[in-house]
Amino acid sequence: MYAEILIEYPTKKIDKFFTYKIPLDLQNKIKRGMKVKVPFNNKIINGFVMQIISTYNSSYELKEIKEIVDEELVLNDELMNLGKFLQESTLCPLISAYQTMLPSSLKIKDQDTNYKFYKTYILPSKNVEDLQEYLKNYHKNNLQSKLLNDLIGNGKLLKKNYSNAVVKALKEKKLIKIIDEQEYRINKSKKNNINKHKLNEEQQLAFEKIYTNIKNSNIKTYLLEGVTGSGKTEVYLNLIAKTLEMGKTAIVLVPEITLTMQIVERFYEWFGSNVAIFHSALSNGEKYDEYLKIVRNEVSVVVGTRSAIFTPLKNIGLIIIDEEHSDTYKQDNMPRYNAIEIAKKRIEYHNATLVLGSATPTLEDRSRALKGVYEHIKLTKRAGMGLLPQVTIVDMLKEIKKKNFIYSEELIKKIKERLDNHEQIIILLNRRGYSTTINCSNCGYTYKCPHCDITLTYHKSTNNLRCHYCGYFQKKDEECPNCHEKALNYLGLGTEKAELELQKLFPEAKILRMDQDTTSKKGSHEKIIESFKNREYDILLGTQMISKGLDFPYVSLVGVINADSSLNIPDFRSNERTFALLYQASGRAGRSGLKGEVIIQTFNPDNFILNCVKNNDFDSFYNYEMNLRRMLKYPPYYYLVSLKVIASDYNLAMEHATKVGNYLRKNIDNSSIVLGPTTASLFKFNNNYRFQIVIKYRFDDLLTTALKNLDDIYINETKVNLEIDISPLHI
DNA sequence: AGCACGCCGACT
DNA sequence: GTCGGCGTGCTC
Repeated sequence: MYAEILIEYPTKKIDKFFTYKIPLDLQNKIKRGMKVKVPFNNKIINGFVMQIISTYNSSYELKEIKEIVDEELVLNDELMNLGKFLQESTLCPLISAYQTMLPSSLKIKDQDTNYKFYKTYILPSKNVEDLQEYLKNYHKNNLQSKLLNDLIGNGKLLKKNYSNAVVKALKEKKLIKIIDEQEYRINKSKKNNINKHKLNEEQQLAFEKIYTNIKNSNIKTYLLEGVTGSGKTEVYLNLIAKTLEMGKTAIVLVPEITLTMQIVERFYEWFGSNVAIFHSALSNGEKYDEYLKIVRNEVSVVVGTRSAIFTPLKNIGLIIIDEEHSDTYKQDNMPRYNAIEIAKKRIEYHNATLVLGSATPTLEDRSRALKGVYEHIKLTKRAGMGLLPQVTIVDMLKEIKKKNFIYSEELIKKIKERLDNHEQIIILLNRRGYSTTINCSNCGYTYKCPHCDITLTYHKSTNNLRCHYCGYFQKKDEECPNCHEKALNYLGLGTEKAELELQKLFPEAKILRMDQDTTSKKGSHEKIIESFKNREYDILLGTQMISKGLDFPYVSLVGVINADSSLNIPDFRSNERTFALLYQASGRAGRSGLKGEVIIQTFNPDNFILNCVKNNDFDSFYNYEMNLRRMLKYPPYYYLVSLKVIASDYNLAMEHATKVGNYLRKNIDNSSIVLGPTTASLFKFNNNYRFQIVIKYRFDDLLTTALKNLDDIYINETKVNLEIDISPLHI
């Protein structure tokens, strides 16, 4: 018996099968889709069993498989095929596809780590009556008798709670035995008295439509477009409950679990230990445990971030992708897959239903819904008593003249009102594209990273200038390195500064800041959200991370600083992102009975996008933006492919970029548009020069082959790299 | 990817 | 004369 093995080096250069002999003792254990250890080039490394074959002719002696990494973890046929689909659709090495599909704890380097988690228990080695009998004659009130009594009471004790000497003595008397039991690190139980809100009419209608489809095992995608606070989660929970009743399983994807812990808790309340969760903040051991629960068919619901779409649930009836517009569903490194595309593939296999939920769906998905590719279901009313907030736009040009640089008069007034009423406030700092930089007010000099050619960010706490891409940092100078004037000034606005100003304005207010600095520690996110929810603070101040799906009943005011900064980013999606951000952020206000208000501060009060936010008018925004996309030939009217040619030598990079551009122009359909090469938005990164080519196409039968060919050519190129991103989110 | 082999330059 | 640079090629 032989096995075709894929070696775990994620390079296209060795992305092919190597054949190994299967030793006799492993022959009936090894299965396709398992991880094994094999000798490769004088090292023992992980490999992946792709095929088991009975005969193989080779001119030399084949090596043997050493061992199986984990007998329980086997990718089933569905996932094996899904891996191939991943490889083909993203042009990644096959091994990277399989690596992303398994929990990262299995990417064990070389030492043996056992991820199974054991607890050691004490059990009676005889039956309980014998212990009682023994105690009757023992007549001593010591630790040994205490242990035995505990054991009679419980039947099973945790060994770590008792002293080793006592345990050892009783073991020698053959009264107890010690066993190791595998435990899961995460154990949640179902709540008995959960508050299941009664669905309103709209929710009920949505629920019934989708439920019927799941029951009929009809392959179908729904776009559930619901205003903020319309109770999408409630619909999800009811759908999942029904799905489980049918004996089927469900996957729920959320953008970032740390921000969505509130929702996850609700899943635990409803389904308890029937839920496995998946996200990057879990430890390797936790990930492994959660994965095992699925493999062992012990759970029927998986809640997680992007990669949870690959979990080996069987008999899937329903996949839900919440906040489907979120960027996080597309991976921005090696297998550049989009979880929504994978979900579509999986519902086809399982005859299942896909629900894409959002208040602000992507233009692509909304247009598909309008064309009937998806079924469009709208939730237009807020569940409960909440009304949609009232939005006011404030012209900051006027405020600047009044020397109000950060907070407008209007916003200050409203904050004061809320503080007096003991209501809570969220301040959103839309900092995307800006950030705290330093420049010279005399000569205009700005600091740039010597490796990446991007503006350095100033960090006040360490008095450093840092590059956000590569981590380069340097001390801030006293005088300008260019003109030697002492005229270095801060530009832009950081959360620290905004907090300081706010505290000055409201010395008595308790302000909570949430940004990268305050959330870097594990669990700090949840703590911040929890303490704000418990009203330990009055004001939550932070970047985009505070705008997502959070539910704070006592927030009645949301203030947006620099609303337009994200409109100015040179990217075709910046309008869409700005709209989604502001719309979502304003959705945080007035979720319960309180009247919600939103203040948007901008230098462009007439901006159409901002006014759509003000009017809560997704339709107008949609029509306006679709028109732009059509004129400029962007998605959803055209598909995009972005290619980056990267080399440490400027001329070499440019030369190859030109070659790639010419190759494409010659070899793809002439209805497609090839743009560039131009310098990529991150032109110099890690001392590498980057050129970009963008393809816009509608229908192109030649494109896939052309891209594959290019990719193959650059596999063997050592000095030049080619990165291909199919349907990129940013260009 | 990682490692060995191999062919050219400046040094104890 | 050697040590070590990193270019090339191979791994079942």
